[in-house]
Amino acid sequence: MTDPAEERNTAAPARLRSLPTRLLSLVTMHSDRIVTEGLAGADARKWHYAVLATLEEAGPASQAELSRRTGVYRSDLVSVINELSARGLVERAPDPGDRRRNVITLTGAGRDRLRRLDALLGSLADEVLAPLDAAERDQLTALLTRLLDHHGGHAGGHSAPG
Amino acid sequence: MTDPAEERNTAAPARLRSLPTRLLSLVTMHSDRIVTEGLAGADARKWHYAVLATLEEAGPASQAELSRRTGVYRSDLVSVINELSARGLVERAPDPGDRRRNVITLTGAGRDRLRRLDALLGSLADEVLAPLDAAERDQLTALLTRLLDHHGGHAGGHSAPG
DNA sequence: CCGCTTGCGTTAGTCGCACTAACGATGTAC
DNA sequence: GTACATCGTTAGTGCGACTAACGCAAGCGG
Repeated sequence: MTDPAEERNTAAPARLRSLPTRLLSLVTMHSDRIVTEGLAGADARKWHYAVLATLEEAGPASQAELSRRTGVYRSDLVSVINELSARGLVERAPDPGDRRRNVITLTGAGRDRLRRLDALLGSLADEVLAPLDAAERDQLTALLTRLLDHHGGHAGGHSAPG
Repeated sequence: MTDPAEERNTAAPARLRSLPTRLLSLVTMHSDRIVTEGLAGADARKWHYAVLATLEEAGPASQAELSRRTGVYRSDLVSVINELSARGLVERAPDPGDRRRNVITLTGAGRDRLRRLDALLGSLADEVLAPLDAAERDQLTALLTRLLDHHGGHAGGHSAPG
């Protein structure tokens, strides 16, 4: 049998239930699972969407630039681009102007896929936010955005890597 | 050098920035890091706190019951209890009434430690929620709680394990 | 009394993800 | 032209969620 999952948080102490950092973790765990499984059903992963969306909004870019814009590590981006180009959603070509770089370009198929992923992610977000009405969703988004801007502005959290 | 972290999300596309599920992930990543590092500085981990708090609020319990209440897997709980008992914060004793079970009891030192962790977690939460005022924090907590209750009620997400 | 099923604690191991380190090749600055 | 930074890539670490299976004890039906 699975373990604590069957009846999770049946009687979680009040202190745990009201800890905001824990709430964040728990809610995100559910949310991530829903999104990851939903995307997996469409043969995609979170980063696929991030890369495709970035490419559409900001145009072709090198992998390093995509890394900066999406937050995906340069090293992990390699396989993401591999997967995307294997599916014909992006094209990877050497940059004639700077031979260190690859230029990643969104293809027509990539644009189509992006449309579908947009719709899919929309419905997945609906599933996650089901109990909230539109105003509350906006509230939540606004609050999270402020938290992210506050922390996200200045580096990932370890300017001194060690 | 670290990678995309140095200047993260410098110009993340609007679509990504407004995706609630992504916001949750990103914010939680920062929050978790702050909490984990903060607790590590006090020779503790998230689960330590969860277990100690549960023990104080609900009294001595078997490991399986702690697992249900905290959401920590039975298997992972073993090492948590090991660590806590090695530090003298809990006691693990066989249950005379049911020899399959161990009874986990909070010690005086455990209670003390719990006090300090309460304070520490409070200040870490402050750090995470820094940009929000009290009303907004309550709002956020309320919204997250509703999301958690909605999804958390019915199992972890896989009632059919296989 | 015996077999079956269920719950318990424990061990070991998988999988995915954030993250680091290093390398070869290329571009840039002094 | 030598020193340094940047890019793509490979390999690997560490951790947290999760699964599988074990040996043991308890409860229940016959």
